[in-house]
Amino acid sequence: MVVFAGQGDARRSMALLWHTSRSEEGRPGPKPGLSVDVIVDTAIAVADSEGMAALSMRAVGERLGRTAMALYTYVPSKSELVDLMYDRALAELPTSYELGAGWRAAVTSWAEEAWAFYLRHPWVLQVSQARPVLGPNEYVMLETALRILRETGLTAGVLRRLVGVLFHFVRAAAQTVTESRQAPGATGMSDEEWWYARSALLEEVAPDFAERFPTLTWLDSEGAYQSEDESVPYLEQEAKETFAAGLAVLLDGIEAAVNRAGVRALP
Amino acid sequence: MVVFAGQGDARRSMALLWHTSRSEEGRPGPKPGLSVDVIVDTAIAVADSEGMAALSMRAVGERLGRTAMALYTYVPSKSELVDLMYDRALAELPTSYELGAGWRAAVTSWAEEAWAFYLRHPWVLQVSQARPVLGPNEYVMLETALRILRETGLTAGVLRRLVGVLFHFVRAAAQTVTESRQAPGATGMSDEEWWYARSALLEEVAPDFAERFPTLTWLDSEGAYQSEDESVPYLEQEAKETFAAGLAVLLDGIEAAVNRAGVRALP
DNA sequence: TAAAGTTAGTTTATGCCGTAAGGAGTGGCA
DNA sequence: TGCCACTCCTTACGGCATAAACTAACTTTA
Repeated sequence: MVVFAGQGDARRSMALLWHTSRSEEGRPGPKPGLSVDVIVDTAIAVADSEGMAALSMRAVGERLGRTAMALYTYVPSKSELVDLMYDRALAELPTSYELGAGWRAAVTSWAEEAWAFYLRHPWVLQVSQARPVLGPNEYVMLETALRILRETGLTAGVLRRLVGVLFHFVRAAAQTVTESRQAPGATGMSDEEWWYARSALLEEVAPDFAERFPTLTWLDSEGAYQSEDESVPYLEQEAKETFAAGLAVLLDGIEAAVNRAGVRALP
Repeated sequence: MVVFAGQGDARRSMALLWHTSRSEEGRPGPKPGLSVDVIVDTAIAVADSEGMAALSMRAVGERLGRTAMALYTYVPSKSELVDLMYDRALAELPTSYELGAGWRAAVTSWAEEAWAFYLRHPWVLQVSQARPVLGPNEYVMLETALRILRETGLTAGVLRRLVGVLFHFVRAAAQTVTESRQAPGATGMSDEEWWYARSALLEEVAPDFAERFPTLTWLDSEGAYQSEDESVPYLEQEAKETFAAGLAVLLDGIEAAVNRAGVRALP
């Protein structure tokens, strides 16, 4: 059940995100033993190590030697906490890139950095995307990407779309890795074992596979599904290559747009 | 908590997905009042109308006049049920496209069809992607896309990646719409109202926005965030344009690859 | 025809979850 | 000193997936 903050709560959550809380000095009552910061950090630690599914108020409280309810003094609800985690995590992304080697190289670095970030914090991908969080670091990320892309000289309208596409692409590509990671891991099977067991079952259950899926069968026969590097888990390798190839295609597309614009701008 | 089926269960779930269950004729015990099919259909109906968050075994059972536990006779677990829902829903996608007008037109139709499908069944986007489900209709979808892309004449290795990129792209683009849809809706606010309230708060909380985010501010001043069609909710319009623009960029990139390959193939 | 065995569906219970409500103790300020 | 804002706790509620044990329906075997 997704719960959205009401009007009055919106002000509070923005204040939390942008760290513009009141002075907090000389207030009555016991000194706070916790803080929003340590709670957010602890929650991130839980999500990093146990996964988003294991992130509960109880779990976070426990790591801090408190009950779940103690957290509600600092954070209005779990979904607010997740928003705070999201924005805090984004802070670790680089905020500037070398533009000397051209926008293409810079976009590539940016995308790879974002990709690595998502693999480090898989739970970030499970934070709902629309309903933008509007935290400072989300804006920083956007600003960083835009600064690079502006080098293409494309118009503002086009740039706006390109940023969206790039974000989508990196997120989606990373998502397939992080999800595939936990799947075989849970049963103690390697990717290869899992895949082998499944394809055996596939033959059992669909003996007419080749006739039903001729193009897929052709692709397979061409060796397209053979991994080159056996040392890396199959699915992860697969996803990484899809990421690199896809990024190249996207950049080619952007380049085409740049060239068109450039031609039009000539005498 | 994501739970993955063990070895023995894998066979059962594949049998359920591919409809290769035993004859079921003349068995002892009371006649089954339900079936896997009606359960899956009902679950899809629940997810379509109430959203994935409201999909519980109780909710499905209730619609069928049964308890939650009754479903466990037909379906091993909730996650299996979700897999079945996913594969069944995919069945409504078209399975062939006119190739006469070239691959570019066909890919565009395919992507738009997939896009519309995701908007019809937003919950599909919340089904975990990696750990491929390996249901028949997932293969059909893959086969369909590959058949179109094969027209480009690109090699099998390249095609494999392109399919992945396209799937990623469409999914991610659709995801932002479906998520943005429910966000303001829950509080009875329109997109515009929500956005207006939030940007007022933004100024309050970050008065130095223009200095901190110059490129974003530039983009905004260029009018890039002005929606052309006021009749459609802002965020949705936004996402749709990003989708169309992104697809065009992707296709341009593919075209570039095709041209390169074609040039190389000349005498 | 009666007993045995299998199956559909129920009830009950366990252990999670987010969080509402209310109470106990803390410590700055009047 | 007393007030009161404040932190943190205990308790409780209603939800979830699903394990376990049971009842009742039905087919097969003796």
